[in-house]
Amino acid sequence: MTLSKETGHRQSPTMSDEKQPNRKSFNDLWGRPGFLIRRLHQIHVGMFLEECTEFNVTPAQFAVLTVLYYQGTLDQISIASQIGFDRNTVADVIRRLKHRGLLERPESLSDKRPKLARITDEGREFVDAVQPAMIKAQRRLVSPLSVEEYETLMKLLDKLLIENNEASRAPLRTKSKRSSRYDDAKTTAE
Amino acid sequence: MTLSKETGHRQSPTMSDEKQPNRKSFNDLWGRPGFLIRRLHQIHVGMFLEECTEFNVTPAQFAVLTVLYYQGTLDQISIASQIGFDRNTVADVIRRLKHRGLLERPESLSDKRPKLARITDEGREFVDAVQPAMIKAQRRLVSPLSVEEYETLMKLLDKLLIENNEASRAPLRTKSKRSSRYDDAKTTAE
DNA sequence: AATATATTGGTAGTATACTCCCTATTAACA
DNA sequence: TGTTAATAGGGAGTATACTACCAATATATT
Repeated sequence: MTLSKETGHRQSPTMSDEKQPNRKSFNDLWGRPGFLIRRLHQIHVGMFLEECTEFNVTPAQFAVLTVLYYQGTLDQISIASQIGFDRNTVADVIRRLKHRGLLERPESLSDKRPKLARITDEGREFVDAVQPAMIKAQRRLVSPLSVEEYETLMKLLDKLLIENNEASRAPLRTKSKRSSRYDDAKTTAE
Repeated sequence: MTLSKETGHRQSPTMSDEKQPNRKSFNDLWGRPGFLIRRLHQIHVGMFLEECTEFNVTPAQFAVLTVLYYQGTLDQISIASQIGFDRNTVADVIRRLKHRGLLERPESLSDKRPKLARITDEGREFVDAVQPAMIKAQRRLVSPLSVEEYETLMKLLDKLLIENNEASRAPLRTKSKRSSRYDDAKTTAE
């Protein structure tokens, strides 16, 4: 999907063009971008779990807690949209976090369908406590890079995510397209 | 782990140094490198499955088939080492591939412990048939990038994987450190 | 008002990706 | 030689990340 073909300009070649020199290198497992990304994701999870050993928390759980930390109360689908998780995955994660008392499940007053998720005070304290370990894991992952290389990487990843967003299995809504804050949640819930 | 500290040179600052300007941006979910990589991995899997719909094969299954395609017969742990999978994950994947007749499980003649995995003729034909769809998925993932950006990305990912290799949960052996080809496999199995 | 559609959540099932613990076999060593 | 180490695989259990289907609720349309 090379943009601005209507200008008629000769665009700089992109990876979507045929006859790029990289076709042959895909034969090598380690020449496949998807394979490198799978491996790096694996390493990230490993580092995250290692740094957060004492807190017994996973990247997915901390991602859910993070959005609730800043937004208070949300329904499952809104959480999934914001962090790019599958709806059912979020349901599983929420169940475990509730079991630990880090969030509660109030009902909405205006709509009987959603079972909301709201972070508890204990959950907030937990996020505050874990934050340094999470940051340490993030820094450790990219520690081999110079600051310039890091910024280049983040820019490239960001570009890939934006351009490929709609192509994924659990596509993200555009940021704040749905204002799905629920301020009408019941205060008690079990 | 900034290299060449023995030279005494003032190194360009890396992400492992404290007081980098990125600490604050980690508060944002989308400013965390690990989070971007998780999402990109997710998108890759989605694209792979989409392109390979007619073949009903996953990235993990195709990775296992690929190493066997080029190396014939290997034991489970050697496969895991080469592609950076967990040992038990490989066992699961192998079980499914065997069930589809794409590989067989001969025993070794010299060692009674390993249950080897060897690609069948049907497995080879399968890899040949799927290859174009796999390549299409890889190209699609990086299609938003120019060739130059693509090469930069691959270089940075490669650097991160090499430097962080030992820190992961299922660390890879150095390439061809173990010559674990089994040429003494029985021809019939199960 | 009645029907159709969309939304939200739930359950069940599959695949990846680990953990921990166990047995069997081989290799190394005292 | 006998005991210990390391290696290879298996089984159970957990967590992520999906699909597919179903029930309840809400909204839109006729």
